Amino acid sequence: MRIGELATRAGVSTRALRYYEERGLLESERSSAGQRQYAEEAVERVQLIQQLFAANLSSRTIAGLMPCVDGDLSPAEAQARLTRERDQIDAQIAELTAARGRLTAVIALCAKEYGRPVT
Amino acid sequence: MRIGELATRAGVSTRALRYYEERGLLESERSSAGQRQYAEEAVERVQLIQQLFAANLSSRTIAGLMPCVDGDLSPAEAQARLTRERDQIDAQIAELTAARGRLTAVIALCAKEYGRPVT
DNA sequence: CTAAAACTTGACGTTGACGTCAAAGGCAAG
DNA sequence: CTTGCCTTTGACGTCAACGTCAAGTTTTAG
Repeated sequence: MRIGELATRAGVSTRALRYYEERGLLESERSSAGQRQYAEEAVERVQLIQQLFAANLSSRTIAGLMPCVDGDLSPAEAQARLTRERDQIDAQIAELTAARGRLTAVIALCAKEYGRPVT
Repeated sequence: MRIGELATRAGVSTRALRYYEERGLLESERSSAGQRQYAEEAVERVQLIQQLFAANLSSRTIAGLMPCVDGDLSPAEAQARLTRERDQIDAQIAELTAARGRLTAVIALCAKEYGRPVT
């Protein structure tokens, strides 16, 4: 399929797809006229990329993880990279949880001033 | 105190403090010569701002929350804003947790190919 | 009083993940 | 063959949270 179809099927812009290619996250064949050609699996791959972006990973980080997905890496190395990244995510979750706690504290304060409990 | 002291005491750059003021997160009195003057409480306030930034909140969002902290808002409205923001954080935590799950799945896959269990 | 340190505003630089033209070529339909 | 939509590369625009000069003023130390 060509870039437009992949874009709509994966729910992203064509600009994003070209950007992913530029950053080494996504490859494509080229037709004789130079147009990008994608296989079916590309849809899934783009969705995975999207989810990783949604999880706050940078394109650089994702680029470092793709060889794991593709199996172009010794399993040991792949595991190491993935685990490092998972630890990063754990750290972020911890930070967010802490922030949530601070917010909750402020909410409780408001409730106190207002003279009734919060849900 | 002046901006330099506040900066070192709160652990941020003077540039950051001026930026916070520009964005409405932090106020200051001015000396006759135009230099910024801060009260003691500013230290705490800057630290709170820092923590909110650390929790991935934007300056815009934080600006929307400051009236709650300052009590310049009806407690009901304050509570509403804070709760909305807390829900946002919950959503982000959920996304990160999902991403963590996907990564863990990939890790398991690597382990399987490699023929031995993961920690 | 003078030099150094701190402060002022203004403005351009940075990084990331694209958005948004622009100019030009490609491709299926009538 | 000619619309008209799709695609190509190139390049500038954007937004956030500051960093980093620059040039001039103020405060402080000696």
